[in-house]
Amino acid sequence: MKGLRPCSLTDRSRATIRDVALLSSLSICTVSRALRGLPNVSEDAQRRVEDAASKLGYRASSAAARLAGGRTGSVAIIVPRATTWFFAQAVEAAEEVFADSGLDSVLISLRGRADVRERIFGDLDALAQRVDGVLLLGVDLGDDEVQALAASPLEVASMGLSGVPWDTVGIDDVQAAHAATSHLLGLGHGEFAILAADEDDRGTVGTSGDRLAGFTQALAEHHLEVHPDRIIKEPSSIEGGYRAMTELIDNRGLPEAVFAACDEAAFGALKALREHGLSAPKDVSLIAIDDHPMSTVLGLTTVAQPVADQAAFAADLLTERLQGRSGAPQDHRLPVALIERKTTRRPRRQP
Amino acid sequence: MKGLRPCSLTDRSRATIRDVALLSSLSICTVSRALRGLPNVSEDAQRRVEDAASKLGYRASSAAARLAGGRTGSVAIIVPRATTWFFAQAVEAAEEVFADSGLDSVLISLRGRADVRERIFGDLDALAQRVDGVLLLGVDLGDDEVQALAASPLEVASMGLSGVPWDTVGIDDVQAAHAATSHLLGLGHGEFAILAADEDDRGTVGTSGDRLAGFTQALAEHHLEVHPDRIIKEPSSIEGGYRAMTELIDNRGLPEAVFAACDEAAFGALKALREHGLSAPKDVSLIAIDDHPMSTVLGLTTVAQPVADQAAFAADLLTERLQGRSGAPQDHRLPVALIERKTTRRPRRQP
DNA sequence: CTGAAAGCGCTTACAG
DNA sequence: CTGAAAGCGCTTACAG
Repeated sequence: MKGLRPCSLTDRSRATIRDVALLSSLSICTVSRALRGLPNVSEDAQRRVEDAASKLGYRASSAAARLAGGRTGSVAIIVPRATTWFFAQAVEAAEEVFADSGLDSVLISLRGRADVRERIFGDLDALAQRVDGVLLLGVDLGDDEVQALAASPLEVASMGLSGVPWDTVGIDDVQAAHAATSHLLGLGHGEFAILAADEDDRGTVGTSGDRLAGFTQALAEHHLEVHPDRIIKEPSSIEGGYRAMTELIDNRGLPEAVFAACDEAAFGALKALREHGLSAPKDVSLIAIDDHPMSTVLGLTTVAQPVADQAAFAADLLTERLQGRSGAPQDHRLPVALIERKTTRRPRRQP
Repeated sequence: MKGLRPCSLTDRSRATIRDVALLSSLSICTVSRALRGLPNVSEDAQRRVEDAASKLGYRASSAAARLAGGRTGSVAIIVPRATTWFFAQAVEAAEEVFADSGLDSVLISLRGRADVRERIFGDLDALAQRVDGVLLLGVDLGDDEVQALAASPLEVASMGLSGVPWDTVGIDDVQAAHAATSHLLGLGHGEFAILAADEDDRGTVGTSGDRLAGFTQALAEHHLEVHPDRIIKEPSSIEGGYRAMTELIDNRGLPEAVFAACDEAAFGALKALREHGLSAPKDVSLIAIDDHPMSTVLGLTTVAQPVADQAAFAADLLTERLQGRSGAPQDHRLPVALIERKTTRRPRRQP
């Protein structure tokens, strides 16, 4: 074995750009340019640099690169919470896009903690020092925060936001809610309730207003209205949906049809129904938005939205911006699709 | 307004350590020491430095700090997948611990992609350049990978691994499976099947062997055995559980009781039962491990494990190591608890 | 197309 | 307890 051990096994430290320069008989500067694919490098030099680099197993020090060049090679993925199905899908899809572009994904969950939110948005310079860009996933922003972000050196992209001065991807929430409600109307229902998201919960998905609007609008087209008592605002969770449906059953009266703003709320609603000896669609038609994997298990009728696609698309747009793409901010809306399963049907009073 | 605008609004660049040194009339070196809470700084100097730093809104450049000091202030959270309930819980819990310690969390999902796995574990030096430590969440490692990690400059901690040379936290999977199976046995069942995790899926939770062992062991204590046909290996997912239960019903015969290695597999199993006009506990007793939030909706009897606690604990241990704690690696097992709901009951043949 | 020089903002020994 | 100096490993103008 003597003498055969490659030096890389005994070297405590990694090869530096200096080693590559030495081995390729070129200057550090040329090596740097070649390695980053910059122009003004002869084919010969390019080849020698690449050979030397791979021979030495050279990898640039990101710390040095970011100090000298100001780029960090990382992006922040910011979510209101990382624990829900929706955000878990979105986060992984985004992370995959970034990883394939060689970017590290720094995950930041706001967790509904005001101090965390303040720590992040209150010192964007500190953030900008650690990442080149920010991908906002379902984070609802105040005007001040939008301003601050736009003014910062950070590139920004978002999912589920509109009217922002950066690239954003989402679905048309008004239309999705309209489609869900229209399905209920088409079935012949005339009496409705909506399990809407709790809007006070700043830092959560900013879609509740649009979904409520789509719902109201669809009803209006049929000259119908919701009684304010039938608009129940609770967090978008199993627990929230459970409480909302319980409130409906116990106090406000169960309507013919219920539109839940998200699948998880519908799951909670289903649980509440069952505990009262009721079920969908027998006693009430129930529809939601998302298409969570459990929806197929429970037979929930829902409007499917492409969560991973939205996040991946937004991540792509951010990656391109980081690579220098310029131009006006884009706002993409991905299509949704109604999936009819077993929690909706015609009301009993119909023939 | 003239003259009132604080300079921080017009300054393009942030204050550096030099500015703090100048303002406090101390050397850069002393400032650096004071800011990091190192010894050998007089009270007076400490105070002057802190005043100057806060007056200037100074924040150290992490890039410079990592280049000069070798520490990155980041940790990697590595998971087999980020999309499942289990990992979403674990990731957020860990991220919270790290964030509260001022550490950035770089999320790395292996996604079952061999190239990603190779990119990460095949070049630990590159990883070590970007993070100080690694938290492995449910990542099953080969011996070679354990060796490489242990030999790297990275601090390591894990959740759901045992026999590793670093701090690890988990549950006793053998015991959890034993408890689940014993519950079935106590009910009077004598004929079993197990929906086990697919072990070929390297890079996934490495608990399938232990859970199968706990199952087999509990049966053995009652002088029972499982027929090999009744050990069905599928991925730990709704889909996997669905396929496994379908296979049981269609081809291998439905036993009296089924133990699913995780709740999500049980959900899929429940769906398969329903599609065949069957249900639990009427036609089969079904139990699992996890206590997923949907389990309460579906009434699934299960052995609850504290997912977030395990991850947070492991993250704490890693944080302490990064802060210099030494000592032998710890291996903690958190307790589990059987939650009896509605998918298990005595077999029909009993009185 | 290529290179010498300065500098990014810290930390680390080493003197004092 | 404090400071001057060197250096971490790159990138960025600026000459050639």
